[in-house]
Amino acid sequence: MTKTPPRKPHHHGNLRAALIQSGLEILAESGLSRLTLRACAARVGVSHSAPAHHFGGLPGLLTAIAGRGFEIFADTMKAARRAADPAPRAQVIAICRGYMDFAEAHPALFTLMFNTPARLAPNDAFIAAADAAYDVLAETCAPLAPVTDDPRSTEMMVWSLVHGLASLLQGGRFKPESDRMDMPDFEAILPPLPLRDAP
Amino acid sequence: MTKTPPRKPHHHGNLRAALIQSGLEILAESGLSRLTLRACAARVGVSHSAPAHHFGGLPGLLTAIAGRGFEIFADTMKAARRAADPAPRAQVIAICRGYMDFAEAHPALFTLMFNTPARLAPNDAFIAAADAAYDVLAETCAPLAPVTDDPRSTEMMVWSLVHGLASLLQGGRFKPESDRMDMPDFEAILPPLPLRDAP
DNA sequence: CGCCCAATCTTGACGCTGTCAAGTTTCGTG
DNA sequence: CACGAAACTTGACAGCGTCAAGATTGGGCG
Repeated sequence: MTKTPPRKPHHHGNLRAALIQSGLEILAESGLSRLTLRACAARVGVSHSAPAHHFGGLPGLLTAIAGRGFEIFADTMKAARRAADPAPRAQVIAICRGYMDFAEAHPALFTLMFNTPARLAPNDAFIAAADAAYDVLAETCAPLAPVTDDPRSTEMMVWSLVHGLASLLQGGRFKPESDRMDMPDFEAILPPLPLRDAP
Repeated sequence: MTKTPPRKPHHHGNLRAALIQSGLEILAESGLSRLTLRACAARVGVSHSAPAHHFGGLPGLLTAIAGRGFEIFADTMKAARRAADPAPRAQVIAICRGYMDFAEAHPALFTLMFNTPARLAPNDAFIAAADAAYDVLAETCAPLAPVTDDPRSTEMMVWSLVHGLASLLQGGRFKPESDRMDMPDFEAILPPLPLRDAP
């Protein structure tokens, strides 16, 4: 065992982080279908099987990239919340705005994070990152009264609503038959929800 | 041109439908990752490139299977609606119940239909099937007053909510930290929504 | 100071995939 | 009956993930 655990690896300077970064770039530039072990390796300039060594295989690499995505995701929601009116309801709306912004800005990453569970191999770090993102939403919903008996019902409702809207918009599933329906906004839907300040 | 368009093809009896059926079976048995042109061909007993000839390639086959999925999806929702109380609100709840049931009964197919847009190549038949499924939900929501100025706001809200809930449950994204939270039900969330009969 | 071992990364191979070009079989029609 | 088109097969190719084996590097210990 070395006493300087991941300080200065042998050949490449922190290849692991570089591979995750290259994966995020490939995702943004070319989409999920091009996110491959060999493409990540080539972009960083290492051999085709170096990524598998660090991440155990493709699912491991995708999981690491998705975990980094949840960090960015949580940061996006926090930034939106920070910039908003501090009233509880406005804070929730701001979180949802951040949610939608992230999905729109990083569609392929969003898909990897939420829509490809079979391709991921969740580990402790991934679960921690995903939970941290959920906590941002949950703590923002906390000041609002639950809409049912379940104390978690408000966060579940808000999360389901915003996640479903983001997913369906991204999938292009909303029919553009109506004239002015090109970009429905969650703010047209969220305000009428039965969200109340806790007594 | 033959005058009997798709009646009795040359070698195999309607290979196209057989390939779609085999795809549905593979999806149910082995998941999306095993749904491949060659696996579908082998299950039906034709050569490895017969599917590509009929569907133009993998995206074409996946689109045809997803389109069939939307037909089953619409049927599931209609059956649930038919069996429910005819009051408008109960009808909407029944639709959502059918929605959740479909997602739970056919998780891989549900993922293919909604969560892998990059792997599909929508054509007229696919769009028609997806729109028909949407129409089931839209017409059920019609008797309810819109929650905002937009007449489509109710269906968008209901659809986003139930789709988000189904997706997140399927992805296992809800933290099971709470004790009794193993199977949250949309009925705990939908009733408090501001759905009202139209005046 | 020098060795040694473990971690890092490379090389080469394997089977599987989708795609394509070319050939073969089959059937409807003129 | 023969021709042509449609349906399907055959064979090949590059790219993919994975694995085994080898080369390279660098830090800790004698």
